[in-house]
Amino acid sequence: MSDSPPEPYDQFTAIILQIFRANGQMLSWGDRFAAPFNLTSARWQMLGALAGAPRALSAPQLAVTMGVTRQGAQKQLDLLLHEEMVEKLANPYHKRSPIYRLSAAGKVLYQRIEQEWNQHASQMRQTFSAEELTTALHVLNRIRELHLLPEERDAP
Amino acid sequence: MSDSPPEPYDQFTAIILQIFRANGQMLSWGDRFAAPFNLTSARWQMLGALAGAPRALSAPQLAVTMGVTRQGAQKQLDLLLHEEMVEKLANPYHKRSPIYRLSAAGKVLYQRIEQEWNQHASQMRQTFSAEELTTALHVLNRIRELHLLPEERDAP
DNA sequence: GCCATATTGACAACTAGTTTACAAGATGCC
DNA sequence: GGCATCTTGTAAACTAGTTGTCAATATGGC
Repeated sequence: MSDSPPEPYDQFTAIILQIFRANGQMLSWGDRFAAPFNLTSARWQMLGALAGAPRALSAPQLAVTMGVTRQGAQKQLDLLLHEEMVEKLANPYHKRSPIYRLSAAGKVLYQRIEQEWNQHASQMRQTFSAEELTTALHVLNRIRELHLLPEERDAP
Repeated sequence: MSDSPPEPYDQFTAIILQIFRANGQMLSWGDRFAAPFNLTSARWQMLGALAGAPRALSAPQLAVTMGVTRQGAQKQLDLLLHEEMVEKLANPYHKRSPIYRLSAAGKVLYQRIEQEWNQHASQMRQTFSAEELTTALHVLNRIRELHLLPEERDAP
């Protein structure tokens, strides 16, 4: 709405701008979606990282899998710890660095929101053809790879 | 890297996650790209909104075109004012609400970064077919429309 | 085993954005 | 013209993330 660009943007630039807009939209939508579960988009994402981990992980390990800094991951972990959705365990391999996993309550909560999300996702999926989804996924992934910072680039 | 999801995500969920990742990547990349111009991604975006406006606009008007709150837009305007990239003018139609436009220095700066971006964009564009770009753009736009919040939804 | 180097936790300051609140100005309706 | 309502500027508190710093702890080469 109100986006009549003065010069016609090239398609690549248009996609980048749409990524920014879609990101903002999905975060706002996600905050609403997660609110009845007493979650925000950020805490939901951390729950997902914990739920998807094959074993309890340290804060820096979780940060890497989520693509954020260890300090950022730690903040969300501390919030979830305080709400007892996550438990902190001694790390047998590292005295200073505890490992984290979902608590029983955290598992229940994540399953509930995950189930509701899956219902939504399967509705959304029907809006698109498989080819469209595959192409969009490829383009997004390629754009990300093409914009890795020098220090992130070793096995792109 | 290290993204072997335990359960195979459906393609729709995968796209949403890729949008988050691509967004973060483009913001980091954009901060690097804009740094030699003494800009950040956020101030660059505001320069773009000012450059694209048909006339000087008030802070709330700029906020609407950028999809942020008026307070958020005001913060970036204040920073750009302080660096004299933007000028504040009296609004003939509204005594309390000044209007903003690029200063001469701001125009020069924006042209410089815009030119360098266009060079980059035309390189990137060659990585994809026109069909891929069109499809990706369509999917992103449709995802955004499908996730408008109730109060944003009147003429989707 | 020692020591240089890398990781980690804790904390502070910062960017970018949001929500909430309030007072001052505009606007529209009657 | 007066008055209720909306818009705007300004400020503070908050979310979510970043960078930078420091001391403590691991780790690896020798």
